[in-house]
Amino acid sequence: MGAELTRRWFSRPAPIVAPALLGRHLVRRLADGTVCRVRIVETEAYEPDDPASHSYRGRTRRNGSMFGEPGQLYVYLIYGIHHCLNVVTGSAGHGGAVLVRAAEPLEGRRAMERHRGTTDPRALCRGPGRLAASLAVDRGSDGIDLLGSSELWLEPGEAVPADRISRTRRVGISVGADTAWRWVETGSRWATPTPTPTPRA
DNA sequence: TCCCCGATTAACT
DNA sequence: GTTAATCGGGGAG
Repeated sequence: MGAELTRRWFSRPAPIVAPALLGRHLVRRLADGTVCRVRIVETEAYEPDDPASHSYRGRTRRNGSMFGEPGQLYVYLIYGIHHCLNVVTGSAGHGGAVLVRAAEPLEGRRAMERHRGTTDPRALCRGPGRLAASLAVDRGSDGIDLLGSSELWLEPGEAVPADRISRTRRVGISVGADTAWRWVETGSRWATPTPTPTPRA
């Protein structure tokens, strides 16, 4: 097996990187030195030819980092309230990214509880907005290089084997339902509920 | 400049 | 099940 979590590793297409990120550790060092560590259990892939992707209409001030180097962080604000954390994939300028939707808290739970205002462990990182809040990630962290940052980085952890990964349609997105996907560790209690098929019109 | 809507969440009924 | 919270992109005027 080749080296993991290198620039080249992230330069592959989002639908390849997304399932390969399951089981990996996302590590955050806060300003006071506290370390928070979570294990990724749910991801979604976005490519620039996807109408649901922020890169679909080209580069703007908001999505600029999505066109940066693979392995960079792309953080955006959704509904004016919640931040979502993405890892840039594909070659620089491509506009691919993987949204990290949920994770299992491993370390630094006290700090995450403080950030989230709850002690329910399942409510800490289950959902993209919650995960970003737990790790105190907002637009100020947009563009961070996850391969060279002492504030936020990825560690190999233990990849989830293919037979323990489920592929579903993405959450809250109807467009591209047959071509773009969400990946989740099968049966994980730390993931968001698996979406039900789109009801008949 | 105005208007609509979205890769969401929590607090309602 | 429904809705408010509230920011930024994009298209219409």
